Amino acid sequence: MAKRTDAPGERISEAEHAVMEVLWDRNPISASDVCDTICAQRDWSIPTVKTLLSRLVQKQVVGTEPEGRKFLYRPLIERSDYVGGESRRLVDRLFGGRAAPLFAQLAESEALSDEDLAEIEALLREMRK
Amino acid sequence: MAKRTDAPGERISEAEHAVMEVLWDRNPISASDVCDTICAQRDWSIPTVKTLLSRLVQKQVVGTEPEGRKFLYRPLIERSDYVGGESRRLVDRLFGGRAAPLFAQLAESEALSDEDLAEIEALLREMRK
DNA sequence: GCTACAGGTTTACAGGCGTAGTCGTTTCGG
DNA sequence: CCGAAACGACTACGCCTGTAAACCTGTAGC
Repeated sequence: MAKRTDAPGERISEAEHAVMEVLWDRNPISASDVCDTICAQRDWSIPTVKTLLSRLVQKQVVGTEPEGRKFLYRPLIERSDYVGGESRRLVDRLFGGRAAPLFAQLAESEALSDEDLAEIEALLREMRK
Repeated sequence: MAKRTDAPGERISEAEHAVMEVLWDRNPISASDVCDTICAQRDWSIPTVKTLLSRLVQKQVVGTEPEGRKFLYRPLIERSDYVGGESRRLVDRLFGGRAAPLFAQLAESEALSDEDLAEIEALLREMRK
């Protein structure tokens, strides 16, 4: 059955991810503050944010702590873990788990700026040491 | 509003993508041949494959051509376009459109094999020229 | 003290997705 | 020539997702 390690467990949807980004940027934070940050950009209403927050809480990737009579929300997973997991998923799904083809793909579609190239080169030198 | 070239248009789901991989590997191909290739691995039944194929046809990413009494299916989009698009989506969504952080992330999570590193280095040298 | 508001919880609902059964027709083996 | 197998089309259905309204409760201001 390939049980999850149970740490993350649940998948985070795209809308939920947008909320996570706000939490990673600033936390703990109240639902209305989250809304102040994204409701305008995503054209959401407060109920939508509340729903997403509670789904994230259910999925155990966000925790709550009471502040006065309301809640403050705080992410329970690291952004780097999430980002790493998603990256790996993509690499596994599309490139057979190999990163080099991804790199080649990005290069080919001109998604690599000179700046990117320089940084990657630097990282490579770093790792080679 | 940065409209897509409009070629693909519709999103391809994960199950659909599995079917696409089969089509990219060999085409044109009949529904039952697709099933022969993946039904075992994904534990699917023929109806499932047929449904996915027709959804892909609806989404206009797969085309059909009659072969005798049945259909043969053939992808209408290039795998490299799909893969490139998905890669870019990830980079945009998680790394602000910059590839270097993705690379750093993969490096950090030890998702880069020595082989990957060597290939990437080679690609870099190639591009620098 | 009572009402309006803020905030959390519950319910809603349409559309997409995973997975598959049913139906009607054609065809092929016998 | 007939029944079974093969096919594509249509239907099904429960879960997830995006988006939000309704509801309940406590609190704070008047």
